[in-house]
Amino acid sequence: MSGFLPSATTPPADKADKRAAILDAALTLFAERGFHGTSVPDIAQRAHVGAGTIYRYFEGKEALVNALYQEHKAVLGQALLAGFDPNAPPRAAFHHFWRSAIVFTQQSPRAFQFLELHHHAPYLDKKSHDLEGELLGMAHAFIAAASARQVFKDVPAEVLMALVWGAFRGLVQGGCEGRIALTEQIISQAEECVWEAIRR
Amino acid sequence: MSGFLPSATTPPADKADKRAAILDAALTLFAERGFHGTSVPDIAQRAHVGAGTIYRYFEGKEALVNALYQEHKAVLGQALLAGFDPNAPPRAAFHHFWRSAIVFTQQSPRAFQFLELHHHAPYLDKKSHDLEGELLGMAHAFIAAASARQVFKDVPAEVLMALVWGAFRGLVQGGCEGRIALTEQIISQAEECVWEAIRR
Amino acid sequence: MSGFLPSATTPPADKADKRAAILDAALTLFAERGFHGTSVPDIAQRAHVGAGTIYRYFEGKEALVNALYQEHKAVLGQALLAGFDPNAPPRAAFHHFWRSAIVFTQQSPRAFQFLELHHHAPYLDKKSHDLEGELLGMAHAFIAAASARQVFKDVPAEVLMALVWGAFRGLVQGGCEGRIALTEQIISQAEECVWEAIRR
Amino acid sequence: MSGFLPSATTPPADKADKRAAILDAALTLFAERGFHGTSVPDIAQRAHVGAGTIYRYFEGKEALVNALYQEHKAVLGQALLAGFDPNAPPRAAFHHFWRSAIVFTQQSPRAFQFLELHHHAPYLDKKSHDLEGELLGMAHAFIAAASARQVFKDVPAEVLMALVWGAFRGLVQGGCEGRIALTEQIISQAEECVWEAIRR
DNA sequence: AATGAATGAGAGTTCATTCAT
DNA sequence: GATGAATGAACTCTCATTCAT
Repeated sequence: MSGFLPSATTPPADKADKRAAILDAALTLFAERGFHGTSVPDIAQRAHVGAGTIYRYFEGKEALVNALYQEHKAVLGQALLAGFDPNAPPRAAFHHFWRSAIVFTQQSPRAFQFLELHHHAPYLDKKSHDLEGELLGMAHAFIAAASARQVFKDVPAEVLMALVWGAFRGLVQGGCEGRIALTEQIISQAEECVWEAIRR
Repeated sequence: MSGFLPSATTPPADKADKRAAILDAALTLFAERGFHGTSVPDIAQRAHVGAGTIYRYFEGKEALVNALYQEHKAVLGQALLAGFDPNAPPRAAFHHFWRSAIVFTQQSPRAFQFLELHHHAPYLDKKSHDLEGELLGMAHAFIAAASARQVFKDVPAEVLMALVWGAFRGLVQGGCEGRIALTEQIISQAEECVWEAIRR
Repeated sequence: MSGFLPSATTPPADKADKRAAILDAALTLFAERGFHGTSVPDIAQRAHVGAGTIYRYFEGKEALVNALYQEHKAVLGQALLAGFDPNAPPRAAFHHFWRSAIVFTQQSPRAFQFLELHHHAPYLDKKSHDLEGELLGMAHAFIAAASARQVFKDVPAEVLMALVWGAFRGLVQGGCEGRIALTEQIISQAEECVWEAIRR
Repeated sequence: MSGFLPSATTPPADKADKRAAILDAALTLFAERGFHGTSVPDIAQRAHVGAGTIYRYFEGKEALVNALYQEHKAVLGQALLAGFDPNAPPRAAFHHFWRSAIVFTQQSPRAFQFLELHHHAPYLDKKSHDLEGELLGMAHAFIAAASARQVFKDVPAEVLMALVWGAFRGLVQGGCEGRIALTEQIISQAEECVWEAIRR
């Protein structure tokens, strides 16, 4: 019976597909042109759906950008946390962090650009902003713990975090813009540089 | 007596004032909301001029954002170059760079945010993009020269630049967002961190 | 039963209707007030559509005026050519031209006013200008052929054309403005007048 | 005394000059681009005066176009009337009219184009419209008188006027647009053509 | 008297959102 | 459920007019 009703089996996949297509198109366009530089019809066209369809899956343009932000921020959080061992030696923990972050940017370069471009945007809702703080909080806890063991320079954790993440961002954006070839060797060298920036 | 008459000096100042008011309002709004997130009437209102007045001073919104970009990029270039001695010891030269950059961000925090937000934007014209490359080129030349003397780690100059400028940006944005108190001590500590990242 | 359902035929008609309503409103307003004297919101209001709707059917105001020009110029050309026999006696051919032109102006008085008002306008594109030349060329060919048979006065074809079309225009505009009642008799009398102007 | 005060002698000339310069610039631009296609700053620039100066001489753009219309319509009326002898033989009177009209268009081609372009425009005031009627009335009176003597075809005077003036306009506009070379011979030939159109 | 900088209303146009199909 | 035509608010920009100089 169901064999003759494609609507019985495809809708779930279809529905998820459509939502995913919209999110994917929006991710690319928001990352490239920013929120205000991207129109909803542009997103619809790239996602191969009608403009009105977007409003079946998201309340509006702002809901869409928040959904993207929360989804990819969570993925980034997972990526950095997965396999992270707070009791590992600090250098090893740092290596793990560095590699995880690199893997994320290589698997989802658009997501990385998107997240970096949309920090503190006024159209992000509370949940998005809270997610931001969560990641920072975890990083802070790790550094504070390690600092207690006098692993890092005697510098506030926030400062170390800002320097590390800023340097990482600079490296990856240099890669995206083609100024830097992100070879294995360069990634390792950069890791060592940043480690020396923070280690005591 | 007449020497104190404001009317003697105001008329020329008036015109410059209006242009400056427009640029100032635009700088703030572009830095806060981005190019597409800022409307010309928004700028006019903040500058206390009529919307049409902006078009007496700038050909359009794009010309305005380019004027801002070129002006502040040039100021940043001057700030980094002024008093820079390529023959000074590398550590001293780095110190000079670090302090100059900090002074710029403290004197013109909005200009710094504006410049960082508008890299590679498609509405920037050739002159704006060229200015970009100029600064990078000078930094590259300095690093390459110092590398020859084996001052820095054996890492491509582009990578060092990306790490240093990224870390600097992270620090300053942490300051702007209130996560970091940019005290004299912290600025010095961060400088030392970044120096250790790159020095051999 | 269902054959009478308007919904079965309306949807396609609806779209054509909207385009036609826009063209019709624009024709009236352009003919009355000229291109620059007519605003897009004016057209939208008269066509009972939203202002933005016009841009779904035409690229812009210039595309709209060109579409009108080309459409009605073509209709005029068809009207003058349909049933025209270049081998008919010249007086009969002239009669056919005169009647065809009158029929056109009576069926589409606004189109006639519109076409006469927009000759050589700088916002008309190449295609519109080319259509112009086409009609003139055909008229020229006819007069030149008849002249060879010494039917017309020994006067350049361009001059005869200008006199005939000018007189025709004067008559029709007198009718439109209410100074002349365009009765059957007057149309015939005028035809005879103009014929005597050109015949040898 | 006055020799040292240029302001004592030039102002009247100056004032008249400025008004004339404004009218002249406006005539050209209105004739070329129409009323709505011409901006006041454009007129000011072409007249080499400040935009505000126009408002010292005319109440606004509409007053300016009406002043132009009335001035040149009056000149045209004078030109057609000067030396006109209602008791002259009709053919001679027609010749006089034809030549006078040609002289006017050759002395003030822009004025002719301007007048023809602005008939019945909604921004023309009552006085302008009345002037229009005046000229027509005089022409009508002449034709009616001649018709009584069975000089012209038995066709309403309005129709003859429309044909004659329309043909004349066609000829002159053909000349302006370069399609016709308005030589002495062609002007005479055209005159004869039009005469044959109306004479019994 | 003459200027042109300043203005805001309104132009052409885009776009987030709705809704009939 | 999906669509895209339709919409009007809001965008960038122009211009008739005013007014301080």
